[in-house]
Amino acid sequence: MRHLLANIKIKVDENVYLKDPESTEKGRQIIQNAILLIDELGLESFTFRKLAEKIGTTEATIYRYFESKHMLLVYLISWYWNWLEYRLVFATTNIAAPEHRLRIAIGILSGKVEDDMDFAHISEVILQRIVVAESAKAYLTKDVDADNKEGFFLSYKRLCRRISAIIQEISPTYKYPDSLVSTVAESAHYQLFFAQHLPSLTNIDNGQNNQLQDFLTDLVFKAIEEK
Amino acid sequence: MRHLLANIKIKVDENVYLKDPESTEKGRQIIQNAILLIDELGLESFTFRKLAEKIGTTEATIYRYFESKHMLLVYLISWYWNWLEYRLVFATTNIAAPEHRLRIAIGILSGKVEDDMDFAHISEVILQRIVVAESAKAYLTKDVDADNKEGFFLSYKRLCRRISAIIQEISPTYKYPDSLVSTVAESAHYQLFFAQHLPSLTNIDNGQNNQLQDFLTDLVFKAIEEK
DNA sequence: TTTTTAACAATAGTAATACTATAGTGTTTC
DNA sequence: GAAACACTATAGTATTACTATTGTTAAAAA
Repeated sequence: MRHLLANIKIKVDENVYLKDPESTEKGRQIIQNAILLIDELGLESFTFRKLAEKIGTTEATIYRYFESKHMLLVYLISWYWNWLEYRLVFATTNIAAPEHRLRIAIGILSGKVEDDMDFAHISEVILQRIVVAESAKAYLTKDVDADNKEGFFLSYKRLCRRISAIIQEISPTYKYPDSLVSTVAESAHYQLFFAQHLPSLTNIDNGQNNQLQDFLTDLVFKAIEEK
Repeated sequence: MRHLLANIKIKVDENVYLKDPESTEKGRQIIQNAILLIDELGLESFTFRKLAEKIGTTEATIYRYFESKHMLLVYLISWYWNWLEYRLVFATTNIAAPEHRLRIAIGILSGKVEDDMDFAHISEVILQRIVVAESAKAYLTKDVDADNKEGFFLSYKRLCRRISAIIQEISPTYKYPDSLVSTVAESAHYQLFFAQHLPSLTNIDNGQNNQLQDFLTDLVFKAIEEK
């Protein structure tokens, strides 16, 4: 599978960046080290200056790629959702049963990362940690509406729509397919976060990867079951 | 009910503040106007300087009550969860059927605010908007573990434990009562947020208050139903 | 009543932050 | 050979979160 992915590039919507970081070596350095540094410091303490220092350049260079720290975060998150969507499409083609496809989708949302599915300069495991801890900050802003109009959240919406469609295939009468999908997607994040940091809020045991998937799968299939 | 509440004070854990804002007029002014200002500007643009200006004082005064902006947010959120817990206990005493109590709990988590249940200087409706939009930022930090050790999240955990206990009463074999409760609590927040700002991610129609409650109630009861 | 204490106001200051501006270097492109 | 471009280097701005100090007032303790 690796050689197949060598020819694949996860594309992020054009108006998220000023200059495509995938198009140059410096750009890829920025992405790669931004992921490492945000994971290490947290979004609040992460600055363009520190990132510039780390890759031996100056803030000005990074600002040529991304308008702001916020947009860099939006970029990383969009990349992540596009990556999940790619994996979902790949894993569900030629599978007839929508129940089976839904199971796969929930597995992907639960954060199962197969290590052979990696891209050169992006550490997917670390990126996932960032998405868990920081993605909510991308939309919990006074600028949501403006950002939404600019299309910054299209990747997320596209993935959710796709999974919602599977649910509607299984259970056309279920009234809340979109809410269910976004609930599962978000739940997956903070259940992982709670398992690590606030364990009394969850029954998911850190490390036992399948518990989260089990919890969410159970939740979804019971919710949409037709009587 | 109002005159009953006149004698009730929602108490926030002592180590969340430096000086109890409920103990002085200035303190109550700080809380009241902080709620208004955070709602208006969003947490990022909200500053102690602006708040001080609004209530005709200086930053120094506010810093005597709260160590930092972060702690003020923690205070507001703790107050909110304590308020929900109070309402939950009040609304479920003397109700025998755990199913009925659980229904009430989900209603409260869904954000049903009865207007007659208000405290003098705290606008619960606005506070709820703040909790929806900003509460995740209180724990999505590099300091979670330290903050958690200090007991900053006890209110939230206490409320969740209480509801989790009801679930266990109904369905002692269900494996994920804590995860289910925190999922519902968090889901309630961003489903409301999505309904307002990213409507394609939800089927909840803004304004139709019962939809959210319906969605969550359906989700929970189906999940814990024993076969 | 005097003394002490506390709450607050007023002012100033610090290091860091997010970002902008500008000038210059080296490499590629027409 | 000139223009365009990517990047570096340096400097600067307004604002931020927060600290420190000093002075005023008003109430509590002696």
